[in-house]
Amino acid sequence: MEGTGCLALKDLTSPRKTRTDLVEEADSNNDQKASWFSLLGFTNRHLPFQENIFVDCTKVNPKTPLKNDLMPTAPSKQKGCSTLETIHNTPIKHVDRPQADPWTPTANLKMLISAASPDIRNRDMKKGLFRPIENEEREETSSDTTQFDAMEDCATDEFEKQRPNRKLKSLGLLCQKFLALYPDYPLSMEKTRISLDEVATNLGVERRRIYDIVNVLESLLLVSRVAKNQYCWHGRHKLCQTLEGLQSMGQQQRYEEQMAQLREKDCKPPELRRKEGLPEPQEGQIDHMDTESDMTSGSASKRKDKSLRIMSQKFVMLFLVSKTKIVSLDIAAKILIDESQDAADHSKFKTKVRRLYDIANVLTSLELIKKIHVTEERGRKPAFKWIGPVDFKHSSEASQAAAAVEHVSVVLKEPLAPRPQLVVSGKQRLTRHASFSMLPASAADQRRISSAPSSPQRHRKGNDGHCVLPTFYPNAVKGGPSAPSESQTEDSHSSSSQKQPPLVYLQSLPHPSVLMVCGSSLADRGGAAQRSSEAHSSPTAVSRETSALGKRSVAKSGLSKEEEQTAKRDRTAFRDIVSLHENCIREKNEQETSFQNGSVVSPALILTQPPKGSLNKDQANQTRGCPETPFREGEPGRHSPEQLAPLSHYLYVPSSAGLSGLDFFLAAGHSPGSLSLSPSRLASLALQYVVLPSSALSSFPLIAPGLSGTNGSVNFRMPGGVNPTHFLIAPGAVPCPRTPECSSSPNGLAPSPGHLSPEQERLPKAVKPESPVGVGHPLTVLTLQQQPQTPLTPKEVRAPHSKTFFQTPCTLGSAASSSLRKQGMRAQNRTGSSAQRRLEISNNVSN
DNA sequence: ACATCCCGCCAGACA
DNA sequence: TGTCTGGCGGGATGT
Repeated sequence: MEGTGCLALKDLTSPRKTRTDLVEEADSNNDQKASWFSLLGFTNRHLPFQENIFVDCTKVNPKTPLKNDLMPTAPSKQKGCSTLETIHNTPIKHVDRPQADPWTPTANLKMLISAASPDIRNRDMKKGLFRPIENEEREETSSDTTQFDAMEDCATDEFEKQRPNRKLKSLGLLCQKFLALYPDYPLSMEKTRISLDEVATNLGVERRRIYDIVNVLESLLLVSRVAKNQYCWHGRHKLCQTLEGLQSMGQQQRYEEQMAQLREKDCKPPELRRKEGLPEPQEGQIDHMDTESDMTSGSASKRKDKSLRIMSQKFVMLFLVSKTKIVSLDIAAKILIDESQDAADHSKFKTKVRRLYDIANVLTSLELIKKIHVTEERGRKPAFKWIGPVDFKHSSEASQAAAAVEHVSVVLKEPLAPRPQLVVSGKQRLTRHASFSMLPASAADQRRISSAPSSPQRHRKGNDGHCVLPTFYPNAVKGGPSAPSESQTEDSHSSSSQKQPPLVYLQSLPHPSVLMVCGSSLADRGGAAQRSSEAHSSPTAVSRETSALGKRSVAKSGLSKEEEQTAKRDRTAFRDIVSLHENCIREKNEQETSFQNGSVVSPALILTQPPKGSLNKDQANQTRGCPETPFREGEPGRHSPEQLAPLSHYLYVPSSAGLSGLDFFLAAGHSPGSLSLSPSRLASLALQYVVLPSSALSSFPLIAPGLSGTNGSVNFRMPGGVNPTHFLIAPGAVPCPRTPECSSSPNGLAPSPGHLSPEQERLPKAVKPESPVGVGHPLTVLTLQQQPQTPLTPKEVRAPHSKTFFQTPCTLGSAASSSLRKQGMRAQNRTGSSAQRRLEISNNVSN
C-alpha cells in the first residue's frame, strides 16, 4: 500500500490555504484517522483508505519537515527558519524515529492532506475518509459523489465549515486516544512500554503533546519513565494508592484551608489582597512541603517545581481535600502557582492557567474530574469537579491489613522524589533525573521493578474499593456512573451490593477465554473471599507471599505442599486475579462481620485459569492447588479448580448472590494487550453493547447444575435473585467455539480480571443494565446463544456437586483477532462496511 | 470579551 | 554536539 502514490505533490504551497488551515486540516484529519484506528489497535498501515493518498516517497525528501517546509510559516515563530538548515536548529522531533520508516502512513497522510489540492481534499472529505465519527451524519447522507462533483465549489466552503475544530485536536481527546491504547488494568506481568515516538506517530501529533499527557499520567503513576523516550504503562492499578497519598499530602498542605481562605476572600486577586491587607495564601506551607521541591535545590528545583507533574499532583490534591470536590480554576491557580513570585504578574498567572487547562484535560480524560461551572457573585466561572475515587478510608484500612500480610508499607508522607512522582512505596520511587543518581543501581531496573507485576505496591492500591474494584461495582449498575459521589463510600458500596447485582467487566478476553460462573453458598463466599484475600492480598502476594499466605490457604483446602509449591511456581496462571485479590482484601475487612450475619451479597469472584489442556502438569497442579482458588472442595456449590472445566477463565459466583446479579461487560474485540477499552470508553466511542437479560440466557447451552436451569442451560434467575443478570458483550467479543486454538493460549492465561476495572461504575452511562436489551449487537447475542456447550472435563463430570457454569465466548485466536478488531472498528464507525462485518461475524458464528 | 488551549519556540538536561 | 524534555507564552479558536 505504501509507496503507491496517487497524489501529485502539487499545490504543496497552495496559496489558497493559510498555514494554519493546512496544518490544522492535516492534523485534524490525520488525528481523526489515526486515533480512531489506533483505538482499535490498528496501525496506520491498516487503514484501508490510505491507499489513495499515499504518495511515492521518492518524490519527497524524507527529511523534509512536514509543516515547516511545506507550509509558509509564521515569521514570528520560525524566527527566520526558512531553510531546512535553520529548521533543524530546533529539535527535530522525528529524526530519531526509525529511519527504516521515514514515511509513516501518518506522516504521509499528514503531509499529503496538507498538500493536497482542495479538490482532492474535498473529494476525500466527501467520501468521509477523514470524518470518522463526528461527521457521521453527514457521511450517511453523502454517498452520491456526483452530487459533490457538481457542488464542488460549495463543498469547498462546506469543507471549511466542516473542518474539524480544535476540539478534535484537544489534549483531552488526544489523551483519550492515548489511554485507549493501553488497558486500564494491565496484566500483572504485563510490561507495556510506551514509545513516545511511536505514540506520537500513531496518534499523529507532535511528541511535545505526548509529553504533556505522560507528565500528568506520570504524576498519578499511571506511567513511569523507564528510559529516554520510553515510558512504562502501569495503568490504574496504582491510581487509588496514589490518590490516597496525594490526599494525605494535600491534607498536610492544608490546601483545604487555603481554598477556604480564597473563597472567603472572594478570590480576590493577589494584588487586591495585598492592597487590602488580606493574608496571602500560605504559599510557604504549600511550597515548602511541596512534593519534591525540597529535595532539590537551585534552578533545577525551581524548574521542576513548576513542572506539569507537580502542578498536576497539587491540582489533584485540591480535589481530594476539598469537601465539595469542586475546585475552580482561579482558586486552583492561585494556590498552585507560586503566587509569591508571580502574583503580580498576570501573564504568569495566565500561563499557569493554561497549564491547568492542560492538566485538567488529561484528568478529564482519565475521568477523574469533569468540567463544571460555579456561579458566584461575580458570575459564572469555570471549575472542575472530582468524579474519581473519593473515599480511601477503607482502602487504607484494607491496605493496612494487606500490608500486615504483605510486609509492604506505603510511604504516603514521604517527600516526593526529585521527580514529582508520588512515593507510594519505599521501593518504588518513580523518579527520574535526580532519582537516577539516587538509585544508581539502575534506575531503569528500579522502574522495571516498580512496574513489574509483582511490585509490592500494586496490591495495596487494589484495596481501594473505589478504585480497584475490578469485579464488583454494584452501584454502577443503577447508580451514578463515573461519579462515585463524595458520599459514595465503601460502606455505601458494600451495602448497595446487597441490592444490586455485581458487575463484572471483562474487557478483552484473550484467545482461550472462557468464563464459567459457578454457584456457591453464601457462607462459602465469605470464606472464599477470606481465603482468597488471605492468599492474595495482593497481586504480588502471589509471587512474594505465596509461601506464607499460600500455606494457610492450602492448608485449609487440604492441598499438599507440592501443590503449594507448584502454585507458587506457576503463579502466573493466576496473575489475572490481581483485582480479585485486592477486592477480596477489601471484602475481608468489610464483610467478615456481615458475612457472619448472613447479610452479605458476595460479588463474583473471578479467577482465571489456563485451559487444562494447555497446561503442563505443573501448571495443572498449580491450578488445582492454587491458593487463590476460593473454592472449598466438597462443599455444596463450591467447586475446586479441578472441578472446573478446562477453561481459561471462569467466574465464581456465590449462589446466594447468584447469577441473578451478575453483569458481564465484554469489550470490543480489540487486540488483547494492545488495546483495552473500558466500557465507558467504549460508550464514548459509540461502541455497541449487548445487554442480555437473564431470560435471554435461559437457552444458553451450558451446564448449570447448580442453578435452576433448564435443559442444562443456565438459568440466571437464581434463588433469591432479585436482579436479572445482564450480559453485555461488545461487538468484538464474538464468541467462538472452544477450539484447540482457543484453549491454548500462549501462556494459558487470560487478562480479564486484570482488566476488570472500576470503570464499571461509569458504565451506567453507557449501558443500561436495567433495560432488557441495550444497544444491541445482535450477532453477539446470536453467537452467545450458540455458544457450544462447554465440554466437561472428567473432573467436572464427576463433580459431586452441581455446578453452574457460564461459558462466555472466547475471543478468536490470532487469526480472528484482526477480524475482531475490524468488527470493533466498524462498531465505532457504524456507517462503515457493515456488510463485511456481518459476514465476518457470520463466519464466526458458523464456525 | 473572555475562555480555552493549540502550537511550537527554545533552553536546560543529558548522553 | 545532538537529542530529549518540557516550560512557556503567543495567538488562534470557541463561546
